[in-house]
Amino acid sequence: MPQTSLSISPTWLERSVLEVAPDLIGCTIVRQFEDGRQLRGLIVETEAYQEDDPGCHGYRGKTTRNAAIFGPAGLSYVYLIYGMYHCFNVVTDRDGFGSAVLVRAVELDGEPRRSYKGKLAKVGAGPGKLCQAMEIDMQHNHQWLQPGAAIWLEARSLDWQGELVRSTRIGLSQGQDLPWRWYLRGAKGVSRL
DNA sequence: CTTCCGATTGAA
DNA sequence: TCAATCGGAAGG
Repeated sequence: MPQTSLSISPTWLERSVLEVAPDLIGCTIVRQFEDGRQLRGLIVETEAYQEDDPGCHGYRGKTTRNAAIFGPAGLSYVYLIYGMYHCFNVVTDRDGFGSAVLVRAVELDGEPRRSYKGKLAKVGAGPGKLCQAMEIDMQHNHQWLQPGAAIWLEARSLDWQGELVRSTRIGLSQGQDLPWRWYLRGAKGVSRL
């Protein structure tokens, strides 16, 4: 019997965010629309955040906004940044411990309905642009990432291979020296090298 | 209540 | 280098 489901389980995500963040490179975000349309994005860039890190939204404890990252692994965490862009995260580690992987870039397999000003080349390259292209917003916050939902994750294909590059995170005013960003070497859609 | 500011982006 | 744009969080 061939493997029929590549979907990523909460158990697989129930590890340190520092392990999961690099492991998610090469995996796929599946965006399922109600009309049956589907968008798939290969994850090529991620960052790790956890509550003991000053760059993390959960650093000063649980609030209404960041509640999702304190929940169990397998939930989504979506937030609005600069009043105009959304960022998509995957909650990791044990329930009660604040941690999540920020997905910073994907390479889409199809054409998004909302191309970014017609520039398809850079669609999905950057956390804000990723959410624009995949039509992810606040209604997708604090949701289970499982097949049948609007968004879920699929594991790397069995023959996947790629080299990861590790570096510091982008856009932070605190915790900017921690090497908690990973991207796929040679990937077209990485937001920054 | 008022003020501050961000895990961004692209134009100047 | 800088403005757009706005809701959450912090401070008075």
